[in-house]
Amino acid sequence: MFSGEASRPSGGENSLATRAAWLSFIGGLTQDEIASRLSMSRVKVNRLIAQAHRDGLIRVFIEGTPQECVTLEDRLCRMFGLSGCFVAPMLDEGERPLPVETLAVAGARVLHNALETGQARIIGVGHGRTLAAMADRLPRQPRDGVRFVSLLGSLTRNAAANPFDVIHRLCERTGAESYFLPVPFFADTGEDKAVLMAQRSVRHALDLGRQADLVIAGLGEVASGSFLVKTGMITVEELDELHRLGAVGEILGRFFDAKGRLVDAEINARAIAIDLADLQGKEVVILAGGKSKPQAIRSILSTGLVTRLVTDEATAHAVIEAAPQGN
Amino acid sequence: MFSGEASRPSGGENSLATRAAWLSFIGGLTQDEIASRLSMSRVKVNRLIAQAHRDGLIRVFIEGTPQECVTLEDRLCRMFGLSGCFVAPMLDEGERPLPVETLAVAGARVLHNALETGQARIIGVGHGRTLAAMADRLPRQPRDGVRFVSLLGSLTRNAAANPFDVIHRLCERTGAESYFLPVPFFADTGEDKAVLMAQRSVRHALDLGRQADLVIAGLGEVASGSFLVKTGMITVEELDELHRLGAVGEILGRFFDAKGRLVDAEINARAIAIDLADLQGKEVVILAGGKSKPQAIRSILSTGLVTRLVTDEATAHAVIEAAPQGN
DNA sequence: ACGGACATCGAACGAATGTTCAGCGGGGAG
DNA sequence: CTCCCCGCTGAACATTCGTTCGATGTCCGT
Repeated sequence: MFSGEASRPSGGENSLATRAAWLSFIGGLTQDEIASRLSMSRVKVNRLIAQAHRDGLIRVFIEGTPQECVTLEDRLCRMFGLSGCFVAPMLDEGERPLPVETLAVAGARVLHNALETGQARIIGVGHGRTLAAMADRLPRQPRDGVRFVSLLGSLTRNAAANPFDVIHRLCERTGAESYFLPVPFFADTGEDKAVLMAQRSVRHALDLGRQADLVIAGLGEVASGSFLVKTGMITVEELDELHRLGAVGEILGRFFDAKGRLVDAEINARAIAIDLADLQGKEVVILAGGKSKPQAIRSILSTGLVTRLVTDEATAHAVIEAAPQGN
Repeated sequence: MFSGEASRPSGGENSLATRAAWLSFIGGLTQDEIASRLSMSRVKVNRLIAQAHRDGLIRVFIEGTPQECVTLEDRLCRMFGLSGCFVAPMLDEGERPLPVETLAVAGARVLHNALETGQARIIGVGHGRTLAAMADRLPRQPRDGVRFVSLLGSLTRNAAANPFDVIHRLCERTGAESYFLPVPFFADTGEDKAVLMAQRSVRHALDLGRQADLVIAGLGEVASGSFLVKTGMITVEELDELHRLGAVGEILGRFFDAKGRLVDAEINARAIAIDLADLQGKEVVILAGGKSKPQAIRSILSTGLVTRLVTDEATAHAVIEAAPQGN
């Protein structure tokens, strides 16, 4: 019946360890006090407790919802060598494919922190709905000496949620200076791109982008329902080509495949944006979540390009579970 | 109503505390590392962890029992024919008469185990400070299909540590259903008791209690400083009568003498609680310890009513040593 | 607006904890 | 018996933790 702990070995030495651990963790005594109570040196008490710890005699439970999230964060950090990770508790029980709201709040918190602590002076910014929402969620906080710079072309047919808009909102809320690229998202041809990239204002902004301490970007998907397609940034033909070449996601205007390598699509050569190689060594944060994103997240994380991930609980689960066991 | 839950929402801050605590205790990170990961100062991390500790978000169990305690457990089991026994290493060298903390942790461990292994579906619950503390120490663990039922009257003048409160906390932590008797602890007269016992809700709860797989109760003492007296549940006159009749302890609202027999006190006839005879054949666990309890423990154990004892080391010693040498 | 009560923050310091290392002693082989 | 090996021990040191205190910010009432 009640098969409790009737048969527990409890070896001699182990017994002392248990007692020391009990006094320390539950009794809240200091190791010195335990030492004198058990008539041994403090060092020995320390060793006993360490042993109890190694032997798994100590079970710790942490209350609270975010516990699961923290678990996920930890696993993601270790799995992909991230320097940081934030998994937001799911807000939207509903099946909206993009938990924009959740990510926006979480991202705003991350950015707010970075600003608050003055860690970042120049901040590179990507594009996308999530980033735009994040900018909206950022508390107003005047920040002198901070500069936001867009890392990609700005002018598009669609006014909402383009890089210019994101930058605009950010600088409005912080009073920071903002820089953006007064050129299209994608040039029409490779030659056009060269011309546009040569513009002084573009060069200046890109130079600034290369000096950024912190980069915040979203992650685009490659699907007919994707943001880029729906807003007419890329055509269905281009989408087809991307699919054919195995593209699974997009970051800062560049499309990459399941291994995180840039695909050889013609459109990738026309993107007017900072070179991804220039991000090496920077703190690169991406905000990404939703049912269609796990694979793209996994791919880009595996490259080591990204140092921080902000996502939601469901997506974190999906990323971890679908990940190949390696690394 | 007796709302045991006075905690403010504080989702955001509490969430941070949980994260910090998790990273510290489970992740094993140093506070510096946590600070940099959460982008805050180390001092703040320290404060968050301290807060988590204060709020009781952190539960620690120690597996195993020191050898000396195992010996005591074994002797108690054989001496009183118990099916199980748990002797907690003593914490309070000091002179606190009631090692509530120790028993609470130990009891929580026992209950946690019972829930974990799914051995108990319906659990009868008594009253008292120790049980209330135990409920507080129980880790949150959603358990479907488990029902807690109070075995005695609930409504009293004192809001804290009454059966309702214990039940309430337990169900809050496990998500289980809870049942309690919406009547006083003691009826004013025997007739009142009959009326109250006839209430459908009372009958229903008591019926459920009779089906319990597991019963967890405390052990009350008969002294002017006892919990029941101090909270005004029984008067000094009643206490005197109990003394005169040789009462040495109380379990589930009934007072018994040194031989474990219910005393013929008038108050015993007014207690609104499950009949002790209905506990026959059940797993009955009692949590009891402290300098004033050994005699009561010995008496009740000698009846065979109790199948499991959770106590502290000092009390275990006292129970064994003062026991009549036989067997 | 002003000022005061109050909360919050982080540098700094002392306490507690974890780790290293030289010394000790027992036991086995030569 | 001597020597070496090995594990244990605790002093000393290094790291981490917890608390205090003054500074700074925030809220609210006059």
